[in-house]
Amino acid sequence: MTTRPPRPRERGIPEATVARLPVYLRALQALQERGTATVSSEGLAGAAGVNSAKLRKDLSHLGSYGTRGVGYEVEYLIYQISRELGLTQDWSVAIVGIGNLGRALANYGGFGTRGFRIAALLDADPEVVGRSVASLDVRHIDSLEEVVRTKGVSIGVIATPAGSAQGVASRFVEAGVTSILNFAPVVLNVPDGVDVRKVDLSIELQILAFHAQRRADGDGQVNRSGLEVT
Amino acid sequence: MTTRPPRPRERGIPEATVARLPVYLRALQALQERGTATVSSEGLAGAAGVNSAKLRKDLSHLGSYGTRGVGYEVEYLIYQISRELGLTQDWSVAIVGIGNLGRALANYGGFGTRGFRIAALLDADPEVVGRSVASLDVRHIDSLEEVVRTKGVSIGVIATPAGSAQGVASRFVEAGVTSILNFAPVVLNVPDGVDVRKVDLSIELQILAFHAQRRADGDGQVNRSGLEVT
DNA sequence: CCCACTTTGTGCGTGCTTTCACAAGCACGT
DNA sequence: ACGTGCTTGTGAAAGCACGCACAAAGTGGG
Repeated sequence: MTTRPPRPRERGIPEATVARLPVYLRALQALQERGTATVSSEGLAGAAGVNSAKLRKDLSHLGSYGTRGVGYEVEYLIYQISRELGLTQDWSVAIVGIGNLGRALANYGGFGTRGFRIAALLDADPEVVGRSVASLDVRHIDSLEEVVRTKGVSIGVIATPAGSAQGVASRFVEAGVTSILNFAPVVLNVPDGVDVRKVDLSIELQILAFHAQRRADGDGQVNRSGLEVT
Repeated sequence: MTTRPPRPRERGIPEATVARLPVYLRALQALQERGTATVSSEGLAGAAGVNSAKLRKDLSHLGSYGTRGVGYEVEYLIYQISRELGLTQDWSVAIVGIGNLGRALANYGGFGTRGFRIAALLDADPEVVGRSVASLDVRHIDSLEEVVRTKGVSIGVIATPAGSAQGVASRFVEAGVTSILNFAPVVLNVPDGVDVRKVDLSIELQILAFHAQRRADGDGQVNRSGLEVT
């Protein structure tokens, strides 16, 4: 860390773009199932709910995969995005906390897209351990380290109560897991190099409430033009 | 829509700030339970997992609620943020789609923070309709409009399969609901003025996979410094 | 072979976000 | 009263993200 290296820009895909690639991927898969072979940026952007210029710029970060005057070949683009996102390899996922939410996640068939495999379900409650959920035996949390090792878990999902989440996260990290998806309503503390993403129902509701209140407040008769919600 | 009104800047809180306020709120509530009466921006920022300068600027958008040399009074700040987010009033929520996820949401006790009340559960499956989930009778989706009217529903939660989500969203909108939280993996099409937020497990997993792959790729022996994941 | 048409890829201006760095302000001890 | 020490609130700079608008590049018809 001298004065800041010139930023190698190995293959710098902007974070905002990365967050949209899965949306494009899903839209493309829907198109493919409908038998569409080729799609324009305009068409795909519509299906994905974004501006077409933004879509083109996003895709341009992956390479030049379109044909001017024609558009993008659906199948080829699906492959390219999948590869970029790392979906051409298999990711082994462990879910900790088999309560209502954990069960819902375990049963979430297809698990989004192919590429993710649920390797294990873990819980601390003796009442739950040993039960079978989504054709998997729930194992005791004490075997977390062993499970991570033997099943090659690379992504940990935390669906425990808030109080247990940090402990589980630390054990995941200790066991070598560097990607964590956290559903518990707490801020996790992890070392650099570990990637945590958070999914939080109540935060989303609160943001909705904020905008709803805003709309209700200044709602004389003005702003019937829509644009207020960003 | 003339040439763009001078932007009244009624009370312009940046979107990025709004998204963080719920996090601050939760951190503050945790501090309060631990008996802390006062906290510095540094301390609160630590608990919320953000930079202290950012926290101060965020809070400065609400007003000048701190005391220099001391910090912020926990209780007072909780009240101010709650008020800003609209949590001092009650929001009535309806959940559509009482599958695994819907049940998990319905049972999510406390429903995040106070301020949100589950007013109704709806489903299309005759097998599920009539059952009792989280001390509420599941009603048939056909009564959506009536439920919205009689229970004053202002936030709609969609936890249906992808195929049904758009239909439910349209009915919510038609019934006057302008805030929607969507758990189904589709892009919803709604008119201007309706606020949709999306929660999507598989997108989060894919983003994690992308970063994990990135880490694995350029992992010769360089970059042991952590900073690579943004 | 050339022309008209379509659609991509991108340079550029604009506005939002983040971060730094510091003056202003308050509490407290003397 | 006054100085010392800490912490807030905020200009200003740097970095990102978005969307327009257009040149470049390909297709297909004549």
